[in-house]
Amino acid sequence: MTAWEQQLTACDCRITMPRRAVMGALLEAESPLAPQEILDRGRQVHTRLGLVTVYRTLELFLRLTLVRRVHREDGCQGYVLTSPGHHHVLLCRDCGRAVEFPGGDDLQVLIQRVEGETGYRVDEHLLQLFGRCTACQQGESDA
Amino acid sequence: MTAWEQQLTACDCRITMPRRAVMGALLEAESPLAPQEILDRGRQVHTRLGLVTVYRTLELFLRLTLVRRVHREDGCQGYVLTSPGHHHVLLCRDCGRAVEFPGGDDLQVLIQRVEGETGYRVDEHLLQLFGRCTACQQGESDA
DNA sequence: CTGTTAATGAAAACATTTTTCATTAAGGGG
DNA sequence: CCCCTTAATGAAAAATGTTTTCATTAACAG
Ligand SMILES: [Mn+2]
Ligand SMILES: [Mn+2]
Ligand SMILES: [Zn+2]
Ligand SMILES: [Zn+2]
Repeated sequence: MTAWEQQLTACDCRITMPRRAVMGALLEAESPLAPQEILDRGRQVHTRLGLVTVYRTLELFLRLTLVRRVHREDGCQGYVLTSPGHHHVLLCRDCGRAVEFPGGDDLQVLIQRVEGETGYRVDEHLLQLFGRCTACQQGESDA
Repeated sequence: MTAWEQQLTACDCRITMPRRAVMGALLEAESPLAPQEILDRGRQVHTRLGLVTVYRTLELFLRLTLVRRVHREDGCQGYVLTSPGHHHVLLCRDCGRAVEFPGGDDLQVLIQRVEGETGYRVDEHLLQLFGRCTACQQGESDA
């Protein structure tokens, strides 16, 4: 039994074919997937999979922090698997490939400065980096 | 003629009542507004304002960097006015109030580390902080 | 195996965003 | 100051994305 299946069991959730199909799609993805894309890929594993179940499964996976929502300039419909711990996402703007990097207390100095200036108490942050992956840098050195 | 009106003129765009209404709504807002909210408030200035025009105007304002899109956990439908220069948004999770803070090269060390580790070339970032504003901290000290 | 009930999925409702196209009005030229 | 051109607008409809409803299915404890 895999780690995510144990996690489902631990919170009294059932391990179902639709959930396996969604997880399978995410495991094989190299970039964030939208719900519709997860449906398309998931149906290769479980033909009867429905879009509603994809949404519900993503909601569950989000709650268990198995997946993370990825924000793009135009929308936030991308989902990627989460590594355990504090991470952030780095996206290639050309091919969409996403990698995670660990987020330490790199922002602590900044956050404390902002807290002092604004009076706000900061308890959460959203950080995503955008750029070009190695392959896409070579592909279009000047384009 | 205000600064944003000059900017419209400079790019051969017309200064219209609908655009004034949208800008007016954003100027008076203290938190990010969704298109529908902008419509509601804008109609107090220009009764005939339509939702389609709100979307088109936001698109224009985004292109001119007069407004910025605000991302939240569940969606990205919020728009706030942009100050000139490199800024980030800090949102109160209770009342929604948004403030901007200047973004310097606070992330440069982090970005260079990530570039080294991943091989990506980073050229853009999305950073938003979430927390509680002064008022909301006092209102619910323990709640 | 069987029974309980969480989970599913088709359909419909709902919400958001975009397209279409006839009409309006901004603002430059006369 | 008034036309004229055409960018801009907005009602309606289409397209897209998300949530609700509810009868049916299947996970899994016993
Ligand atoms: Mn972090
Ligand atoms: Mn910055
Ligand atoms: Zn790439
Ligand atoms: Zn507040």
